[in-house]
Amino acid sequence: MDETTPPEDSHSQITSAHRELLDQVLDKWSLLVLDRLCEGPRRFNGLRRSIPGVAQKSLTASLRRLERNGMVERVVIHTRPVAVEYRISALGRTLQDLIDALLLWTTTHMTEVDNARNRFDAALDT
Amino acid sequence: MDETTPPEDSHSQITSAHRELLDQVLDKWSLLVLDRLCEGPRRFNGLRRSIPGVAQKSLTASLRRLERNGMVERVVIHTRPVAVEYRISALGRTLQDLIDALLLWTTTHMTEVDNARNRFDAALDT
DNA sequence: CGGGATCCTGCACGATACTG
DNA sequence: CAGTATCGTGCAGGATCCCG
Repeated sequence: MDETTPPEDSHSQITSAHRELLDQVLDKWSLLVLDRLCEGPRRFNGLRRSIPGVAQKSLTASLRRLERNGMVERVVIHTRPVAVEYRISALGRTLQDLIDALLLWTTTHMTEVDNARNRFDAALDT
Repeated sequence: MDETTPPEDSHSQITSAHRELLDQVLDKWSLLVLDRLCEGPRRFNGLRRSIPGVAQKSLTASLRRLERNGMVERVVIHTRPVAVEYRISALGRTLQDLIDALLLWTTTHMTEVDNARNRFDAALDT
């Protein structure tokens, strides 16, 4: 068993389909959208304002994709003008802990990463 | 407290820097690379073969970025021809559980997501 | 208010060829 | 073996305008 044929333990087969799914859920904005929606239902522009830097088009795309994947629900409220509420679904909730853990990880290890970056960049001048 | 000024609980401020960090670590290939390296040290081409579909250029870029962020270590072994071994760092290990959980989540909820997708797509024909 | 339609640009990523 | 260099392309994602 050389190193070109690695041991295939439980989840080593995870590649195409699983990666594609993660791409849909953990893409540039989706993770932040889900995080916001975990706090409670939000409407489009409120959501938009709570995520600085997101373009309207990108947010729309992100929401559509999350809706398609069953992570969020889109509720249209027929007032004038129309209101649309987005809320996280049960399936979406199953990701909440992971998202929290992920975001927590960034805050916890941000400085270590910064140090590593500085070391790496400094080593290039050698 | 209207919905335009959301409650800012503990991690609501996570945006630019944190999102950028997650982008570097959870990008298209990095997550899979880290997953493979958690199983043990790997060499370039072995790693490549264990991740179907990755282009050599992309793998190089991914490894460089992970190295810069202190997630993996690059060890050059001066033989003929050269061998280069990649191994996960201590900092990288702190992500292992999250990665496992993430990959596990995809396997667990893949069918639910598929159902949601079918429902969504079917609703478009209405 | 909540988007859809367009235009535009960068860069992420793949393919191919070459090197110490 | 482990890359670097170069080229080509799609498409993600921003900016802008418009509509029910």
